[in-house]
Amino acid sequence: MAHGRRAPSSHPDRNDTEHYREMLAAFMAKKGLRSTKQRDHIVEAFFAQPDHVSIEELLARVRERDPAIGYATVYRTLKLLTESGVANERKFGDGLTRYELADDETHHDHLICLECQKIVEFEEPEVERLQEEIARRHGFVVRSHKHEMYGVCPDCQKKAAARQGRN
Amino acid sequence: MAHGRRAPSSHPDRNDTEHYREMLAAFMAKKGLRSTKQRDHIVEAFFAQPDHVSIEELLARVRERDPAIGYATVYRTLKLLTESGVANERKFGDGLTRYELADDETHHDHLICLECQKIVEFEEPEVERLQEEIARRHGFVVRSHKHEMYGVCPDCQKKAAARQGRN
DNA sequence: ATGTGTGCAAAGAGTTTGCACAGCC
DNA sequence: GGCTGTGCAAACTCTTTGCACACAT
Repeated sequence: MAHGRRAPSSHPDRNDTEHYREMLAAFMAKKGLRSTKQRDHIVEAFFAQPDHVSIEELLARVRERDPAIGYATVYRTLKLLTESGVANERKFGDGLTRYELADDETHHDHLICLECQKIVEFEEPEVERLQEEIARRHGFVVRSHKHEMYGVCPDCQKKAAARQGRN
Repeated sequence: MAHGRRAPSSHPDRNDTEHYREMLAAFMAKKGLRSTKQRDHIVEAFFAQPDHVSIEELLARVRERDPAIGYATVYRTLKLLTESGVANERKFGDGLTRYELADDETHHDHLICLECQKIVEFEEPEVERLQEEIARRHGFVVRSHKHEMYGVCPDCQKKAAARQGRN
C-alpha cells in the first residue's frame, strides 16, 4: 500500500489522508454521487479528528462552519464514508456509534477508562498474529476485529488514591 | 475460587451454576430484594442458556412458562443479574444487548460470523497475558475486556463457494 | 402493614426514513 | 431538467421509567 504507517493517536497530516480522499472520490464517482459543501465540511471535520468521533461531536464541529447542517446529513455522510471504506464504525459500551479512519494496515485497539471515558490506542502485533491463528483453528476467515480493554487509567487511579487519603 | 473451570460453549450443569445462585442470593439478601416467581423464571431461563442471550430470546423462553411476564421485568432482572456479578452485558455490533454468565475465571472471547451471526467462543491464555502487559505499559488497571473477531465461518464459506460454482 | 416487584404504557436516546425543496451535473 | 442531497420532523428500535396495583416478607 502506498501510504505510510501511522503511529497510534497521531493525527494524520494532509499527505496521510490523501489516500482516503482518493478512495472516497473513486467510490463517489462509481456510484454517481455528488460533492456538496455539506459533505465537504463533514469529511474535513472527520479527517481533522478521525479517531473515535461521535456523530454529536462531528455535528458540533461542522456547525461551527455551517450552522444549518442537520444531523441526518452527518449520519448519511458517515455511512457513506463507511461504505467507501474510509471510515469504520465502532461501538464502545456507551450506546454511541463512533467513527474512525479505516486503517486496514495499522490495527490499533483500545484501552478505555471506565471513569473518565478516555480512550488510549495501542498496537500489539503479537496479538494480531495469535488472533489469526485462533481464527484459522476455527476455520474462520477474519474480516475485522475489535479488541477493547476496560479499566482505570493512571490519572483516575491517582484521583481515587487522593480521595481515599482525604476520607 | 470454588467452582470448576467451564469449557467454552458447554452449558453449565446444576453444580456449575450453584456458585452463581449463591452470589445472587447473597446480593439480594444484602439489598433486601425479594424472590418472585417472575425472577425465578427469568433466572432459570438465563442459567439454561447463559451465553449471548438477548432480552428478546429470554422473554420468549420465559413466556412459555408464564405468558404474562412483561419485558420490563426481564430488563430489570437482567440488570439485577449484572449488578450482582452473575451476568455480564455484551454489545456486539447488532444493536442488541446480550447477556452471558460472568465467568471471571474463564475469559472466553468471540468469533462472530458476519453472514449467519453464529457466535463461537474461544480461549487464548496467551492473549490474556499480552493484554495484561499492554495495560501495565499504559498504567491501566484492567477491569474487563472485549475481544471479538468478525469474519466468515466455515459453513458460510462453503455456501459461498457453492454459490460461486452454480453461477 | 410495609414496601418491593410487576405490567403496562409512555418517555428517552440514538438512529433511520419520507417528503418537499434546494442545488449539483 | 433531471436526479441526487438536504433539512426537518416523524418513525423506529431498543431500553428505561412512572404509576397503580399485586404480592413477598
